[in-house]
Amino acid sequence: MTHPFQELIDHLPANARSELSLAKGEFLFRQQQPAAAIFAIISGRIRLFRDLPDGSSVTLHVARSGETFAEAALFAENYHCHAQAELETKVMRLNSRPLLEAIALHKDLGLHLSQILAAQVRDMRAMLCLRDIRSADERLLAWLRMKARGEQMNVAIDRPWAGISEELGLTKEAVYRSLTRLQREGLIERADRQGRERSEVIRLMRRP
Amino acid sequence: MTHPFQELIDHLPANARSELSLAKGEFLFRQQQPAAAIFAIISGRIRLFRDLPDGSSVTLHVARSGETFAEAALFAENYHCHAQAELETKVMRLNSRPLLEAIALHKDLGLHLSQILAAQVRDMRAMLCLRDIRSADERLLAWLRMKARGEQMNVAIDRPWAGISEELGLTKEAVYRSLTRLQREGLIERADRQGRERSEVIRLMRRP
DNA sequence: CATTACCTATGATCTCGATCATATGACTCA
DNA sequence: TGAGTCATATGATCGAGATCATAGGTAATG
Repeated sequence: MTHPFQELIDHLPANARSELSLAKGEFLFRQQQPAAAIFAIISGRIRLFRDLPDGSSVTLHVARSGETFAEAALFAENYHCHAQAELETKVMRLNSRPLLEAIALHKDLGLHLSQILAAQVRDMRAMLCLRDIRSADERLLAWLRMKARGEQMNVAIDRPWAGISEELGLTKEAVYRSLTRLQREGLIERADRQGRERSEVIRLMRRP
Repeated sequence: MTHPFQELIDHLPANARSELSLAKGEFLFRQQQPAAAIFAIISGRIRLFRDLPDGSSVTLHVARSGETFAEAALFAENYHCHAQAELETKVMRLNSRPLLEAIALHKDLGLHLSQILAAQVRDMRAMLCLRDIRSADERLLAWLRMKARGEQMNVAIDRPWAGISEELGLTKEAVYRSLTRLQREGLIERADRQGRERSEVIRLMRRP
């Protein structure tokens, strides 16, 4: 599944979706425009931000590859923020009209949409909770524990640490240092799967 | 509206909901138990956390007055975490069975649930975005801008700063200091509505 | 009215993570 | 083969925010 809507899309008429390409700096939609669709990012990056009456603006979200955004636009008359590509970006567009019609017709779809959103809420609450942990070591450890799968408590790292650091709200340097500290204290073990796949496996050590 | 489900509840049969009281330390549900309901907090505080195979545990969320939680339980066989009261707590319980039945019957409800969840996703993304701002001054300012209503860019503060600091991921001391700095720099004005209502109004000053 | 509790506010100190700099290995590609 | 890029480190320094301490103001309580 490349993005959360994948399964939903399979149950939609073909006219409900389309693919768009945006140049760097191009706007996907603008604040106040009539809301007509929701989106998922195929590649690239889109910044959502709002202009305020005093002339300033606030960033509301930066959506990256695989993420969805503007879901709330399904229920609004107008977009409440701008969406601007920070890079050359490809997005999947799901038109509100046919989407709502499909949901009205086939009630499972409505529940499925709720399910997708509920999962996002759950995951984001967990990320917010992580950010409440001040210590870099503790925060990284908690993140690893959340990601760990199976009795062995292994975590496969399949992307650069720089991206993970951002997700954690830390710099990459802080994360590298935490990794070496956690390893030195015997809380994790690092296995360089450096062959072929360039992915690393972290094993969490039993010690509460 | 005291909590996000309020409107939803009005459209549900009476048997779908009930109110529970929990003593401090009491568990509302436990990991692995069959998932049978979702919840909204009336008063108090509930911590959601997961036990891991290695004997450790991670906190996934701390739900407070007015918040909902365990929405994903609607779509799961079992609860994936524990829910324990950190204080004496009252919760509203919405049973999954009648809720799902009501949604199947009356499709607007399914959309309404999606709407509630989409709004939460939107708000939480904004909070996560805030946390990416390192400077206390900038973070507080961005928060105020998000909260500001009307051309006047006023923000009514109707609860102690300690709670707001937590939401911002700062200590109350850091927030107090930021407030005085922002005021000294002319970026905000503070009006002590100290009569009766004990609420304060922050006005954001025009200056990008 | 005295006591307590809580919110607001500010000072002093210190720690940890941000920042800047540098190095090394792996991979790409011209 | 060498230049360029990127991910992975690690060292040095600095500052912002955490932490601890203290104090005044207001509201609630008996």
